[in-house]
Order: sequence, then C-alpha cells, then structure tokens
Amino acid sequence: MAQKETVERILDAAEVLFAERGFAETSLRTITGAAGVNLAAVNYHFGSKKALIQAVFVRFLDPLVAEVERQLNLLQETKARLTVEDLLQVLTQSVYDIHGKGSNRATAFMRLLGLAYTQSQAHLRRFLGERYGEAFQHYVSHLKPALPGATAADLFWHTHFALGTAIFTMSNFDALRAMSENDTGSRTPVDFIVSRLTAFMAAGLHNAAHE
Amino acid sequence: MAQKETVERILDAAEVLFAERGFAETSLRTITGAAGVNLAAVNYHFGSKKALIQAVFVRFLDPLVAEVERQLNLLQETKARLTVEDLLQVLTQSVYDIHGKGSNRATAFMRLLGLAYTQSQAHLRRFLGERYGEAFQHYVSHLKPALPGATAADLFWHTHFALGTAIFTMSNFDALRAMSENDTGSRTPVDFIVSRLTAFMAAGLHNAAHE
DNA sequence: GAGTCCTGCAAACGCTTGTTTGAAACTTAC
DNA sequence: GTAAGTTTCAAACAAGCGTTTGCAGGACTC
Repeated sequence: MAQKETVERILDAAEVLFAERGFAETSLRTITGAAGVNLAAVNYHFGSKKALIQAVFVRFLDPLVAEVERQLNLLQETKARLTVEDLLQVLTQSVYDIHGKGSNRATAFMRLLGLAYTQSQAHLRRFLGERYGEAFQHYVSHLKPALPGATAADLFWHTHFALGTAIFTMSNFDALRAMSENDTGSRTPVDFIVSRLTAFMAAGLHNAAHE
Repeated sequence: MAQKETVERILDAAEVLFAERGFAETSLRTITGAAGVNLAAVNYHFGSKKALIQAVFVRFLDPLVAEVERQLNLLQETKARLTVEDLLQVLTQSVYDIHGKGSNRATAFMRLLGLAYTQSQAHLRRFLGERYGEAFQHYVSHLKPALPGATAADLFWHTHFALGTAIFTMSNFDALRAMSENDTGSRTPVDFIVSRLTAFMAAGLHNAAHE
C-alpha cells in the first residue's frame, strides 16, 4: 500500500513537472519535493532518472495504445474501408474516452510526447520505438487504403507532417491558447481547436493522393 | 581581429552543438572545447550563457528576416494579391538565397527554432518575441487577403498549425530522413521533402477558408 | 618607453546535479 | 515476540555546471 502510494505520487509529480520544464531541467529534488517523498525514493523504486522518465510514458501510453487498438478493431467490423477522418477520430476519441473531454492531463502529456522528440533523450526514443513501434506501424497501415494513389514515400512524409502538426500544437497548447486570447480577446474552446487541428491534418493528408 | 575570430568560432560551435543536444544539455565547456577557445571567453564576450543563446539566434535570423521582407516587397510590386503559395515560396526562397539549396546549416537552425519553442528558455521566447514579433505579424498580415472567408481565429490557429508542421519536420529532419531511408530503401532528396511540406501546409491553410 | 586598454588563460568559486550509503522505521509471517 | 524483509530517511558522495578572479601578454597611443 505504502509503496504503491509513493510510486504513484512520484509519477504524478514527474509527469506534471517534466511537461512544464522538460526532462533535463527538472531535478529529482524538485520532483520528490512536490511529491512529498524522500529524494532517495526515486532511485529505490525506479532505479534511475532515465527509468523514471520511461515509466511516466508507459503509465500513460499503455492504456491509450490498447484503447486505440480496440476502437480500430471495432470500427473495422462495421466499415470495410476506413477514411482518414475515421482514423483521426479514433485517436481523439480514445483520449476522450480514457481521460474525459476537458482533461488537461491529456494536453500536458501531448507536450511530453513533443519533448520526447525534441529533447536529447536518446534512451527515450529508443525505448518508445521498441515498445510502441509495432502499434504505430499497425495504425499507419490503415492509412494506406484510405489514401489511394499515395506512394510509400508520400505516405511516410505526410504522416509525419501530420504528426508534427499535432505534436507541435499539443506541446505548445497553453502558450498558443494564451497568444490567441491576447489576439482575439476571447478564449478558444478545446473542442474548436481539436476539430480545426484534425481538419488541417486531414486536408494535408488528402493532398498526398492528388499529386 | 583576434576578437572577432574568437566570437565567431564560439557562435559556430554553439549553433551546431545547441542544435544537436539542446541548450541545457550543452555545457560551455563543450562549446569552448569544440571552438578551441578558453572557457572564460564566453562570459567575457557575451556576458552569460543566456546571452550566447540569443546571439546565436540573432546571427541567423537578422539577415533572414531582412531578406524575407525584401522579397515580400519585391513581389508585392508585381502582383496585387499574393497567394498562400507565394508567401510560402518567399520563405523557402529566402533561405535558399542566403544559404544555398543544400545547406545543412538551415535545417540545423530549424531544429534550434523548434527547441526555442519546446525547451524551457523563457528568456529566449521573450527575446524572440520582442525582436521579431513585428516582422512575424507583418508576414501574417499578408496571409489574411490570401485566405478570404477565414476569421481572425481561423487565421491564428491555421498559421500556427502550419508553423508547427514546418518546425517539427525541420527540427527532426535528419531523424526523419534516416527513418524514411530505412523504410523505402532510398534517400529522399531535400527538394522533394520541402515541396511536399509546403504543399501539405498550403492544403491545410486553404482548408481554413472552406468551413 | 611608459601607460592604457583589450584579450587570453588557468584556477578557483559556490552551487546543483544524480546516485549511494547505512541506519531507522515499519510490515509481515510464524 | 522475534526474525526477516520492505520501505523511508538524512546525510554524504563525486562530478559537472556557470561564473568570477587575478594575472600575463599584446597592441596601441602619446
């Protein structure tokens, strides 16, 4: 009991702090301080800071990947050929179903995903590739029939363009929202942003098939 | 003479190393070691590590912003209304004109731009906003007539979606290219990627006017 | 040629980092 | 109630960080 509580509290604090400041910029002392546990607890329960970073990702991604897979299979039973919009919808719907619609945990974690790409944590990228590479490939494989006429190279690049759009937006979500509030005077609802984002991605992806 | 050489060598080394590892992960000892100058030289010539980071951006962005402005004005004289494609073309053309077509300095710097967004360097974002905010707004102002029917909110979000696509792709350029080479077996030319990228961005941006 | 200014250098400063240690506190089982 | 096994804790560790210091060497003026 006491152990699980400590582990969970460390993960909670680490998830939030990593998302706010990045991995290298967040010290174990800051994390354990926020979690209200002893400094040595991280190395005792996780082994190292690197292992803690990976554990944060596993706790979030394992259920999400499973849910995406589930919804993908479900959808495939009712529809012979999935559209690009279907596939994007599965992603957002899976996040909504697990965390609720207005969850800031989801947007905070998206920032973590962005950091995983841009910060120099070679061990993390290797780890994520090994653990989730197959699931990612499986998801992308559904995109191919949805975009007839696209070559393999088209598919690869357009997928990563779309991925980049999403990750960048999510990882700078709060900053962008603040800027937009400054510009237009009103706060944009999350729904609006997400639907615009998926529309932008879909438009870009469809472009692959037309050239 | 000797001074300029030292300053320039520090900037060269810092630009490459920051792009490779990030700001916090690159120590002044690494930079001065690679540059072949004394450790104290950074604080002597720049004042602090933060000031060095800003100087790296200024050296790259000042000429680029000026060139974009120049090409924008030139284009406006021959054409009454600029298209989205025109505006994107001005950006890539400016980079090409300054650094040549196959420059890795340009792609490396794009990675720096991405880091500026995602790494926790509040001073950098503040600095970039103060120094280049006006030029950015001026550029975006040309986008409004190019996308009739788009509201102010549309314009803001779609601009940043496109920005995100570009920054993410550029900042992970080498990694993406290596992955694609692994997948398809052949190395994708830079031209191909850039033209696909701008096409993707244009398709997404046009989508703003149609909803 | 003395004086002034700029630059380069080795060494040290104080501080923070991730990790380890060894003993104390607690839980569990017989 | 004692023994074994977990978990917590304060303290210390070595290493790395950005920055500062004081001096040595060169370049320049007058």
